[in-house]
Amino acid sequence: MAESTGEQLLFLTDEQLRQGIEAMFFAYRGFTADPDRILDEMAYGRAHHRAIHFINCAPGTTVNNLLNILGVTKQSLNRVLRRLIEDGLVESKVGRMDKRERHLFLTEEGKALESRLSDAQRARMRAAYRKAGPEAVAGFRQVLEAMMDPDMRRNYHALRETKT
Amino acid sequence: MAESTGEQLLFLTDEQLRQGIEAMFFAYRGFTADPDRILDEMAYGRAHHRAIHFINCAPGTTVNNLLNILGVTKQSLNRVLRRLIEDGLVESKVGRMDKRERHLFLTEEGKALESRLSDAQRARMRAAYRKAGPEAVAGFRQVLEAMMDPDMRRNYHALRETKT
DNA sequence: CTTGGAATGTCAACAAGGCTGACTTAATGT
DNA sequence: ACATTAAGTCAGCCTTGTTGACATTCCAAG
Repeated sequence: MAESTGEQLLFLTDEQLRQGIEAMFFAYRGFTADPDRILDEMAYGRAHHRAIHFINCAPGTTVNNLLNILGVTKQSLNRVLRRLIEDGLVESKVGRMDKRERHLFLTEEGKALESRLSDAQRARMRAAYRKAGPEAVAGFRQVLEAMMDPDMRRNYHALRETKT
Repeated sequence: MAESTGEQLLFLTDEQLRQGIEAMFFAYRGFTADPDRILDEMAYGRAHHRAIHFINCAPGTTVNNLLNILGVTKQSLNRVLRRLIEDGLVESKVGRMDKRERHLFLTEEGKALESRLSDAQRARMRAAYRKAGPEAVAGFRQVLEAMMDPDMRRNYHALRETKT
């Protein structure tokens, strides 16, 4: 029913849209601020965080797979991955079926860092959700999803379907 | 009234929060994708976009002011600003009251680029808003605001009050 | 079987854009 | 007169994106 009236009620001035744009900018900064502080301690960056996050939620994923999700070049990811492997946070296993592939897993140490980062980020998200209330949260998710590129939306949904 | 029932109804599992985190990640990518393409054409980056955006919506702002909003060092901003001035997109005028200050303005050419970037970004925002409906938009804005750091929230509100 | 091409991953080098630190210049305020 | 503030500059570092060249592995067509 929200949708049925939606089209008519939605008079969007450029000013309102600009507010949305700025809100997105400042909110994203808040969103990454807590993990960034933790990562700084051990001289990692956001790229390491992203890799750890997605390896954690899809253990055994291949490098190529991760590439598609993260949307960077394989060379860029490789640098990050190499350091995570050297530091013993990530393990890379040669594929049994296809020996060209490497399957990625977090070590215990890797999982520990993932938890620290995740907890920090979730805490802020939880606080924001509580402050805004459940209806706001539903709206938040709807708008975010509508804002994604179709390709990325596919990745986003794929992540929660393929709980292998 | 949403808030009154909010606290009780909000059972947030870690999985739900992780979905929110990922949605934020993918949505932000979509959010910047269109301007990024335009910026690429003329070998500018997001840093230039941010500078142009905030100079446009607070014309005559000082360098120091911009520094606080953007949250970068003056050396970093200066590199970006220098090129925008060289390229004739931004004009820097010595302050009349305080001659130490430089006040920043977009030139006609600067405004033209700002419009292109802004139009692209607004188009996506508008499409997402339409798709999600007005109630969702309200919720979206509430959650984003709750997610900002308090300092940044101040900046965010200051921007729409001081329409000098 | 072999050989050429596709897929996968690695190494090297470069650029953008963050950062720190040291310093200058000019204007202001005390 | 002197300390402070705003702005700019230079040098150098790091992360993280990019391309290009290359090695390895697999598979399929000749």
